[in-house]
Amino acid sequence: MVEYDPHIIEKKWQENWEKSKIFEVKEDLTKKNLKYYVLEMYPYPSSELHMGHLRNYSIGDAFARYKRMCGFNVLYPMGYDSFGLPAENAAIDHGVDPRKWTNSNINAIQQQQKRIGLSYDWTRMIYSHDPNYFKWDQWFFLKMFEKGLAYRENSYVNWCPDCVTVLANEQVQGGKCWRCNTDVEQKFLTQWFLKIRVYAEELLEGLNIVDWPEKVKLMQSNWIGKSEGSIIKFPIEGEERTIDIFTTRADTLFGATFMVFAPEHPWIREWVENTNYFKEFEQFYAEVVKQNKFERTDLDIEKKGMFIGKYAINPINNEKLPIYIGNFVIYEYGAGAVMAVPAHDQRDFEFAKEYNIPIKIVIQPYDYILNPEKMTRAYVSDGILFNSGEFNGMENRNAINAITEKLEQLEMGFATINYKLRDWLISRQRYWGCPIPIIYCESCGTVPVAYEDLPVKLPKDVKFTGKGNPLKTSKIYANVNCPKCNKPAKRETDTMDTFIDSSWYFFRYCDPESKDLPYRKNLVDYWGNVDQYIGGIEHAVMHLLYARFFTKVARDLNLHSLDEPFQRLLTQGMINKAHAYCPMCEAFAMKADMHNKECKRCGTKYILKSVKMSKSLGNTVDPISIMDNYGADAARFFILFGASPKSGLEWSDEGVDFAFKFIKKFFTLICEPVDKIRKERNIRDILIEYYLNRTIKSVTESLDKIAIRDSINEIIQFISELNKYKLEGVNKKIFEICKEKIVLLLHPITPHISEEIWETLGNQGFLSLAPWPSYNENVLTVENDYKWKLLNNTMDSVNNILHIIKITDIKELSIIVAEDWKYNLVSDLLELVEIMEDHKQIIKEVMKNDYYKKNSKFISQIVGNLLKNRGKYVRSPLTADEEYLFFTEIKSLFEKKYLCTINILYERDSHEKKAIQALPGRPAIILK
RNA sequence: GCGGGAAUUGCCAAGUCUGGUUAAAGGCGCUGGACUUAGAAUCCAGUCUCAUAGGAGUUCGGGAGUUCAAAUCUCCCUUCCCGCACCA
Repeated sequence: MVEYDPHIIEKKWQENWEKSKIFEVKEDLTKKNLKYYVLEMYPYPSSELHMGHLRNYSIGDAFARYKRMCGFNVLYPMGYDSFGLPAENAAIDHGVDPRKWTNSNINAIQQQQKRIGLSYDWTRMIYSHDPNYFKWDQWFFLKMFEKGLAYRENSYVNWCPDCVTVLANEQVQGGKCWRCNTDVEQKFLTQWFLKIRVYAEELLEGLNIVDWPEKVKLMQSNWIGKSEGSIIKFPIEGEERTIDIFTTRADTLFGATFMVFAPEHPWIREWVENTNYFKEFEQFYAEVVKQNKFERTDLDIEKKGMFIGKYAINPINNEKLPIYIGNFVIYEYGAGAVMAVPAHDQRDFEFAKEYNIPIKIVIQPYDYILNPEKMTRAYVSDGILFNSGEFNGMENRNAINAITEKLEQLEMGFATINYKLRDWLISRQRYWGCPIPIIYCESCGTVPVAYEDLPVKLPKDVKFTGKGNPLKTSKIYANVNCPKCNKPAKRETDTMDTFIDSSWYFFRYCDPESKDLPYRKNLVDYWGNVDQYIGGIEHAVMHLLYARFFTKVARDLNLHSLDEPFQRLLTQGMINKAHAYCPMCEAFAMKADMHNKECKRCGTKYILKSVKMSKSLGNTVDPISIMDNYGADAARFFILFGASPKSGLEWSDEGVDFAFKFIKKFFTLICEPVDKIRKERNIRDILIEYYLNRTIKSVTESLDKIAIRDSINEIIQFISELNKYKLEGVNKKIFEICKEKIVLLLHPITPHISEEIWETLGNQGFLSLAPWPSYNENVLTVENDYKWKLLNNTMDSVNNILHIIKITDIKELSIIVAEDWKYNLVSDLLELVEIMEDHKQIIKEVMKNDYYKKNSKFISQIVGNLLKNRGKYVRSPLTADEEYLFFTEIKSLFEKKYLCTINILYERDSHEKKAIQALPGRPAIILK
């Protein structure tokens, strides 16, 4: 007997696969509809594989293998998002070369990935810091610059003091840096932006054509933040210019009683200079800029403001509106100013109360009258217009359009659409990223690097001090000659956001060696778009939005014909593990305290609570050590069986144990010879064949939905049945078929052991390339299904009775099949119940049949039960004789199991009182 | 505040769309038994309550309803998780 040794088997097959290059794919333009692109999100090459990776790749690989077996030409590549801060921080902290550091990490992670047995086409491997790759980042940038999609602007931007660089809006989450969780500050800087806003509408529309989780679509749609409203022009008293503000509530225009500007608005300083307000303004301004944008917009923060002595004019009624500045108005949003309607907006209401500004009601509720003196909060619901001139009496919803139209006539406003989405800030003040290919010349201005001079490479003569952008320390990098006039000029020293790298990498995989263009159109049009994308939810609005934007820009550059990059998206869940938790402090124990029994602070006993695996808590499990102990197949099996891909996975050591045992058991089942082999084919063979086909069907259906856990569940149950079947003695041919099919079914989950068994079974060629099993619909009959259940139910019943009567030693088991007339009865009753509901009426009807009369008591009982629960009664597909025959066929199973004499009888041949209980599909059972 | 998701028998978790075959799959854990010197492994049985004949009772966060029939449909409530947040 061969022992299952995962290490030998796994190494063997990983080498065989590599040697035979079986996962390397070529586009096959004749099989356009049979291509399938499976992709996991571009990973950052940290040196150590963690559980999240293992999960991500196991899901992707299982699915890719499944699709390959189904006959698809599967593109399944891997590469590394290798630019980014960790390398640079390592350079700062330990003086290592970021390039070397990153390369060695890639090497390390790749070795670890290979141990999992992933079926990647490694010939397509790419990485971001490869000049042949980032050259095309720069190429894209220049194309966008030409089209006016890349521009440079001064503005307040998000600054992470820990990462020492600016961040895009998407990368600030709850006021903190998405990477390091540091509070983000505001800085006024000149930076490069990409005009993602141009595509706002299309980015929103495109969500309708992708198969993504609703949650992710919703998050993107909220982020894009489309709102329909109006631009209203408020003239400034004593000036020509107007302040053009956006509002969704044009219906409340008559209720505006003041305006609020952001303190940073440039007009404010003009207005207050040389006035009495100046001193107070300076003070206020200084205070406000100290707060960051997130503090300012925090709901709990006090709304502060001041009047600045200036007025705007309400264009609809020419009323004078005092202009205030307020900390809660953000300069970058809209016009940096708002019209304030205290009666119908809570924020404005509070501000007006604070500064004694009049409150004017312009919408009255349907069922009562508002009194401005007594209002304690703003009325924000719908109602009828009031105090609004010619619009009085109108429903406020309709008034939005009516008032906007009026403004259009007055040329003081128009309907418009506003998006919350901001342009993408891509400048980063860091070294380890893709250089922005721009040169600043005193006479020629902003000059793009020529295409033939790409790539602009990173210089090596830099110092990593941890202060300022290292690129500025290079003597050769920044000082260049202007490409236009050849005079000395300065190179842009910022690099690009690394999210640029991941915005088009999935196209590069289709043509990783492309020389003249980022990728060739026919190849991307063949492979694209990604059919199944798998990754974490954390990129719902960062990478996934940027990549969609790039896809549309590239399409408009005629690089491909695709509108959306990722057709189907799976966001995998987190991996959690129980960890010490203090219910009093509502906090998890830190790494150092995790082995204590009680909370250090309050002395409360720790309880165990599930939490995301993290290094800081110290509840991580190293996937490599799991693979060392149990092998990659067991690790994969556990991680795929532990939870459905999209839900959180609770790590448990017992779970891995189970996976390992299961695989060993499976190995034994297939490889150990059978004791008893039959030539003839009996009912047991028919049933196992039925169950096999049922299993193939449901596993296939589950895998199509990437319900991998469900498919494994089905496999486990089948293998348990197959084990029983093997012990009972098998029909050789049927057993061979079962073994072959189950190995095929298990292959996407545990590829190594299944390849090994496939070979042991004497098959030629790789299981990895074998066709997915089909199932025989003809075997999946109602009759077989019924028999399968009848067998199992009967055995359950016997067990049940045994359990109750507590007899350990039975001598005789009688299975008594119901009389023929009972089969007719159930079928008659089921018909009757359709047309009448009354117990008496039904009995009366049934008793018309003389034969039934003899058994009136029994029938009355049955009718009662049946009326109580119709669904429990089904018309049997078998006749009494067929059922009798079935039991005689499976008689030996009962003999083996209960080791006693088995009698199969018809009801009429039994003298037992209980025989009357026999029903179709539910024989009477008597134990002695 | 707005929006989304969830709550199932010790734990994890199916089932909910399409009501009935559901006291509710499967796994873990636990209990008993077989095997064994013992343990491990393996196998069998049990695991809501009661029950010496397959029964009965009470269950799927709580409450109300629809139905012959509800974990599943409708309404209300509670709790938890997540996203956005003075969005003009």
